[in-house]
Amino acid sequence: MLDTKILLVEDDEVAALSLSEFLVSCGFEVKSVFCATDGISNMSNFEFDIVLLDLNLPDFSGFEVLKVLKNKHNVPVIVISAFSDLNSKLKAFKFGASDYMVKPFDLEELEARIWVNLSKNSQINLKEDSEAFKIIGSQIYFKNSMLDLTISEFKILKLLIKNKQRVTSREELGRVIYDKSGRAIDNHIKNIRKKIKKITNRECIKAIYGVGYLFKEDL
Amino acid sequence: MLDTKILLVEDDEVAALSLSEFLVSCGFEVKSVFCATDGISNMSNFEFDIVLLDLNLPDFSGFEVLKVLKNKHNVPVIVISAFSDLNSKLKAFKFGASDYMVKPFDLEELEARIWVNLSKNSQINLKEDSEAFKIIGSQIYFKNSMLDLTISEFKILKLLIKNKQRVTSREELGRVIYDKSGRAIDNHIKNIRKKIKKITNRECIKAIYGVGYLFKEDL
DNA sequence: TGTATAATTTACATTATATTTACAGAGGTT
DNA sequence: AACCTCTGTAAATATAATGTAAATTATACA
Repeated sequence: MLDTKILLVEDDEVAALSLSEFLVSCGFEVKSVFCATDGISNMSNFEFDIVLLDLNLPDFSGFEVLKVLKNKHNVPVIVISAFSDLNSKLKAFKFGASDYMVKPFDLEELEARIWVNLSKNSQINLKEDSEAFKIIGSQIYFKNSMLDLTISEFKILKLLIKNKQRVTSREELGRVIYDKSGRAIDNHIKNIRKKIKKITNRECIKAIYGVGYLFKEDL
Repeated sequence: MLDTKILLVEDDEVAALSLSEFLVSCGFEVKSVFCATDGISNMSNFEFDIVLLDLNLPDFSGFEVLKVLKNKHNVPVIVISAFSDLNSKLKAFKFGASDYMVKPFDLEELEARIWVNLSKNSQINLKEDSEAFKIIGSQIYFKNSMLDLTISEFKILKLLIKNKQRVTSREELGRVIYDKSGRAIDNHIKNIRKKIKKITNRECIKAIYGVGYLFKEDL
């Protein structure tokens, strides 16, 4: 199964650690950062499925992070804050928070809300997860055969597989590599296809004209 | 703007009235019912965008309502309950609640959460629109088979599905694409029909002479 | 009424244009 | 040398417009 990745932005390192441990025990993959800057920069490099965001951060306020996340990435954000006043809540929702929990809270309630917010974003699991394609470390295998991808190719294919129930736009793919022209993707797709074809004798990546690319196992 | 319709299921008539008044003042259209049975039967007759559900109801528990709503209608449900214990919350989420608020709460927070849950739902058009046809991202699926529509075709079919209870005029359809002659629709309809037929072996789009087109799943 | 005919609307094929994608090669970086 | 991005170009695809056939509705008239 593809892991659900959570970005935890929380400046209190003790709280962050215990939270993180709990989330890992739930089977999530967790990345912890302790300031707004790291929170934002991590979002651009990695793909997270959900963000847990404290409002009280040392460099910028959580609202600033919220603004960036919602504008650029549109990832669901659960605000976790000690502020229980109405204004903080309203402001958070206004800036695009998906949920708001007042500290202290029950960890199990957090887990429940994480699942709710995850499923809202990708409720439809049309197909079961890939059996044949497996992501192991920084490589992707097809039935025990390594595809032998480069780093950029890996990042692209990984994202395509993760989003396989929907079309992934060129821009989205471009974001995981350094692509100013917006056309570096062209060649990577070509090369990934070649490598997939060599191993599997399939296409697997379909171009959706004007939209992006779609990963389909049987193709 | 299209009216947002809220179904309020709350047995305390005094509380229901004040809540209802507040929601109306927010610009929502509110239907109040006071028991589980009425809550369920109202959902089958009318289309609501969101449900506010009290757990403590005279005939059945709110969980029963939740079960039915989520199975049959998949409408977002915000549980509003005096129960503040963890178990009630977990149970509600397990049964598919979208959110949970403990009474008493700030009305403005409720309004914010209503908006959040509305927008989450609109991102993904689920069963509301169609049983078999699902709109996912920029594609439309029929029972897990992608129709493989172009962007224009997608826009047109999406509108037809959205308006499936009524006839959509040619002009209206033309508005979602760039159509000066008023006849570009002709070809798109033809092509969409071909693609639908290929996958479903049905027609699904009926021409209403002199009026427009009507989407019907069984045709 | 019933039927033939005219008018309108819809279906379909074709064409020209515009946009997007595939691919190959150049040049830069590590 | 391996990898990556950029650029130019060819191939593929999408789309609106147009012409014409088929279908539907309206009208005329017995």
